[in-house]
Amino acid sequence: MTHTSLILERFVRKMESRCSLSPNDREAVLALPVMQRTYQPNTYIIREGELLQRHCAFIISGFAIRQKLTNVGARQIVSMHLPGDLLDLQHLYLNYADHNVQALTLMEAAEIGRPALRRLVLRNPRVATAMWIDALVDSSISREWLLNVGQRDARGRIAHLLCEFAARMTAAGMASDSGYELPMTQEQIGDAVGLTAVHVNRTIKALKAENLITRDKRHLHFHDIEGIRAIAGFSSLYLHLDQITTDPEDRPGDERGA
Amino acid sequence: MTHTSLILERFVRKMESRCSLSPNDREAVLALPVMQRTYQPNTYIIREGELLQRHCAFIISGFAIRQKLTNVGARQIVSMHLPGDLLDLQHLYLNYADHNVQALTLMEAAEIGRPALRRLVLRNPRVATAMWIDALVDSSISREWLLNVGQRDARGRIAHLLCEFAARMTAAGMASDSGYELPMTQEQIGDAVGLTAVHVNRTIKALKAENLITRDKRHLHFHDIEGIRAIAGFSSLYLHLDQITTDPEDRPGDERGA
DNA sequence: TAGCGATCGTGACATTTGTTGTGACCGGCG
DNA sequence: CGCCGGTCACAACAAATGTCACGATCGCTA
Repeated sequence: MTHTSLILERFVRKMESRCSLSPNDREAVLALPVMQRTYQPNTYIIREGELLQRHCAFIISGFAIRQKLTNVGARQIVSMHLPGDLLDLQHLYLNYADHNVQALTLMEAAEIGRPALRRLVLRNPRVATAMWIDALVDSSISREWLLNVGQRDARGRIAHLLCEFAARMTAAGMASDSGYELPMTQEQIGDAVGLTAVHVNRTIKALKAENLITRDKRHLHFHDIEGIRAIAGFSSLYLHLDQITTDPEDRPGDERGA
Repeated sequence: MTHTSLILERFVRKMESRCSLSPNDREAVLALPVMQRTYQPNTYIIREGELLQRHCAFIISGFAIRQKLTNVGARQIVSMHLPGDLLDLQHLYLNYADHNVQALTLMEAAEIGRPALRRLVLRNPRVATAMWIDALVDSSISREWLLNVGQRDARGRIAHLLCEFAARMTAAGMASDSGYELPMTQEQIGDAVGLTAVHVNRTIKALKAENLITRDKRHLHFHDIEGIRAIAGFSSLYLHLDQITTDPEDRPGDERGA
C-alpha cells in the first residue's frame, strides 16, 4: 500500500544521508517487508537479557530511549531517538539484548525483520555502509554522553543535553530557530545526565533565572543559545551530521597500509 | 614473513570468536597487508578532529585507551583496549575522528590499511559480520560505562572497572585466577570512572582496608572477588563473551517481519 | 650519588549533589 | 464536578566528592 511506501521512502532518505545509494539499492530497500506498529508511552520494546530474534524498528513518529538499570535499580538513559532514527541496529547481530529499549512518548514505528535486514546488508554494500555509519554515529554520541556525565557539572550536563537535542531536532526538521518540544520530564533528564530530579530542577531554575532559557509546558525556548553552548562546551562535530560516504571501497588512492 | 603471519593468525582467531569463517575468509584475512609498529606510552595514535584516511590497528602487545576532552580540558577515558583488540573500527567509515586514541603503555600494533579492510568486509560477509559484532560489543561496553559513571557511587564504579578488566583479561588469557597486572595509574582510573585521583585513592584505600583487594605496584590481587562483584553489581553479560554467530543471513525460519 | 618527575598517600576544608518532605498545579477520568 | 496520579517547585539538612596543600617513595638519568 502507498502508506508503507511513504515510510520506506523516508527510510531511503535516512540511508542516503549516510551513504549514496544506487538505483538498485533503493529498490531493494523499498522492497523490504515492514510492519507498522504503535507503542504507548513507556512500553518496553526490547528488554535486557531477552533473546533476540526480533526486528529492528524505524521511528515514524514519537520518541524512544534506550536505558539500563543497575542491580539496585538506578536507571541510566543511554540514548534518545527521534523520528527518522533506526532503533536497534545495536542488536542486529547479537544474541541477547544488553539494554532496554522503551517508547518515551506515543510512538509509531515501522518494523523490519532481522533476517530481511541482514540479507539487505549482505547484498547491498552501500546500504551496509550506511548502516555501519549509522551505528558508528550512535557510538560516537554514546561517547559524548560518557564525557558529559563523567566530566561536566550539573549545569554543563543539562546544557549539553539541550544543545544536542536542539541540533538533532533541527537536523530532523522538528525545531524552530528558537526552540523545540522537549519530550522529557525533569526526572528523565536526570536519568540521562546522571543527576537527581531535584537537582535538575534546581539547575534549570538557575538557567531560567539567568535568562538563558524558558520552559512552557513541554516547549523549550532558548533566549541565548550561544550562552547555553558556552556553558555546555558544545560542538556538534561528534554528531557527524555532514558525514556522507560515496564509496564503500574507499578507493582514494592512498593505500598506505599496503 | 612468518612473523606477520603469526599476527594475522591471531587476527583470524579474534574474528572467529565472533563469527565462524569459511576457509576462503581465513585466506582473505591472512592475505591482508599489515605493517607492524611500536608506540611509546602516551603517544597519540589518532587525534580528535583529524581527517581519517588512515589504518585500523590490531593490538599485539600493550594497552591503549580512547579518550575525549571537554572544552575546559577535563579528560574522560571512554574505553580501554588490550592485546587482541581491534583498535579502531569506530572510525572505519567516518571522515573525521571524534575522539583521541592513545597508547597507555608501550604498545605494539599491526596496522591494516582502511581500503584493504573495507574491501575485505565487502567481499567476505562472515568477516563483515565478525566486525559488526566487534563494533557492537564495543558499544555495549560503552553503555555499561555510562551506567557506571552515571549511577554508581565511587566504590561501585571502581569495583566495576576492576571486575570488567578481570573478565576481559581472563578472556585474553592474561590474568591468573586471583589477579592481574592493571596498567593504569590512579589518575587514569579516575579519568575512566569520572572521579578525581584523590577520591580514587581514598576509595581504593577503603577496599584494601576491608580486605577485598591488595595492590602491589601494578599487580592487582583479589582476596574476595565475590565481595567486589557484589559492590560493583557486576554481571558480564554485556561483554557478550559467548557471542558466536554462524550465519550472517540469519535464516532460522522465523521471519516475523515479513 | 644526587636530583627530578611521576605516582601514591593523606589531612583539612569547600562545594556540589543527594535526600527527605511537603505543597502547588494540572490534566484525565470516574 | 471532584478526585487522583504525575509533575514541578522548593526548603532544610546530609552525604559524597572535589580542592588544595604537603610529604613520602621510587625509578631514572645527569
